[in-house]
Amino acid sequence: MNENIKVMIVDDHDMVRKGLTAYLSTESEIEIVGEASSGNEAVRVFETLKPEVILMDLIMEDGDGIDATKQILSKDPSKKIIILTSFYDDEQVFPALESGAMSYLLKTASSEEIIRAIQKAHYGKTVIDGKVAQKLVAGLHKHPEPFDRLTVREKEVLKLIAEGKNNSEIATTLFIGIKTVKTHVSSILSKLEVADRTQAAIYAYQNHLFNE
Amino acid sequence: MNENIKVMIVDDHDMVRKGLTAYLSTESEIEIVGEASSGNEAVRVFETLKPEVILMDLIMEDGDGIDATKQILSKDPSKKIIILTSFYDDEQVFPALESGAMSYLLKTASSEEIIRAIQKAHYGKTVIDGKVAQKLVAGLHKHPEPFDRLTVREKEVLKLIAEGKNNSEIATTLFIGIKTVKTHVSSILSKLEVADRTQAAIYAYQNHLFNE
DNA sequence: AAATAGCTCCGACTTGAGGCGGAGCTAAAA
DNA sequence: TTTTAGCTCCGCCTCAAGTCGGAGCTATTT
Repeated sequence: MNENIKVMIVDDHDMVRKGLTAYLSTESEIEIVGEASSGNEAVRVFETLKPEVILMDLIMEDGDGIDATKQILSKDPSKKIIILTSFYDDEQVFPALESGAMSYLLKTASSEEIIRAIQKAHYGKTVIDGKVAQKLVAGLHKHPEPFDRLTVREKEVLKLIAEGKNNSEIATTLFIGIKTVKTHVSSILSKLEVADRTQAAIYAYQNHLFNE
Repeated sequence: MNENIKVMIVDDHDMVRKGLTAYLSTESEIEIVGEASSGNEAVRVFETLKPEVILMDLIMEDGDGIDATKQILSKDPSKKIIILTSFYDDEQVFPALESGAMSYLLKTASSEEIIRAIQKAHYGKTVIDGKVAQKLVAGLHKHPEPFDRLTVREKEVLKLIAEGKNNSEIATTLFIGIKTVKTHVSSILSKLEVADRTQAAIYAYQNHLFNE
């Protein structure tokens, strides 16, 4: 494989694209065929630019990187997409890799690391940043979420508890009786292994169950 | 003022520093005298590099930008520090400007915007990104934090409520009587204008009162 | 000296929260 | 067909939660 590797950069920070270009221009094997400043723009232009490898940021104003990755791969599964982002939350890493991305790097990476990741991606090999990998295995070791043991109805009730509603308000919201609400609440408390509705609400917030 | 403006770049992303350097090298008036990859490093080296303007990222592994800004300005208040970050949360903007930073830009800014901000900073003029400014005025319009009306003791009690403790647990934790706890709780509820301890705990989480 | 604010505590009272046990209904699984 | 799981509802019970009004103490302010 002596040809150039065609690379496309997707990032909403102009200076990051500039910096990456400076990084990669030192490597004769790599050719930057284009840039995009948002996920949606990337989806629009990648078929024209025909890159083999795509460096993709995650958080962007107009169409995030995960969405863009899914859409691009659904149109052309042969594309190798490398996530290149600033963060390594569980919330970010899992969906990103599920979306079909080949590698996951952090923006603190050196130019050598990025170049190597591009080369490996070209051959179909995955590169995961060390810190991200740690989070990944930590995430797998995590307790089999007691939240998932809740029924649909119980999750609805928990959501309303986390909004600060009392039992009668929940009852009128869900068009059911107060007694039924109490049944659900009791079930929720025992499944989450908490003592009262306040601790249930706290549980919901600490586990970011209902956004924020 | 025909001399060069001496600029220092503080960012933990190598590629961002590269990109910024590429940005600013087009402008003959600006001279980059050094870089730092963390807040603590910036504090250590700025006296040697003698920059006039410092471009400062906020979130960094080893010493965040707000801390670094405070420390640098306490040693030399004449430095002009421009915050250059990806986000514009209320939680970020206020402490950043309180720390004494002169300007607040987003990383989506163009090279012209950054160059202009550096020039203005040099003359002591502030530049705030439009989106950030919006958040700012929205923040000022916000209710004059009812949380601040709580007494020290009440804040302690609220913290324990947000940890899921009941009244008797709070009593033993603070070495006071249950009746006293109830008094504090009632006072907290009326000051925060919420109905019960669950809503108080939710209030604490939504306003990020006790980290996370 | 007097007023104010904060922390402490008390008794009495009302009510919502939650546990326990039981039950009917429906839909899916064994 | 029988069993199981989920949603619904009931009564009874206990107790924590929260309100109201009152009070003593200290430190600061006026």
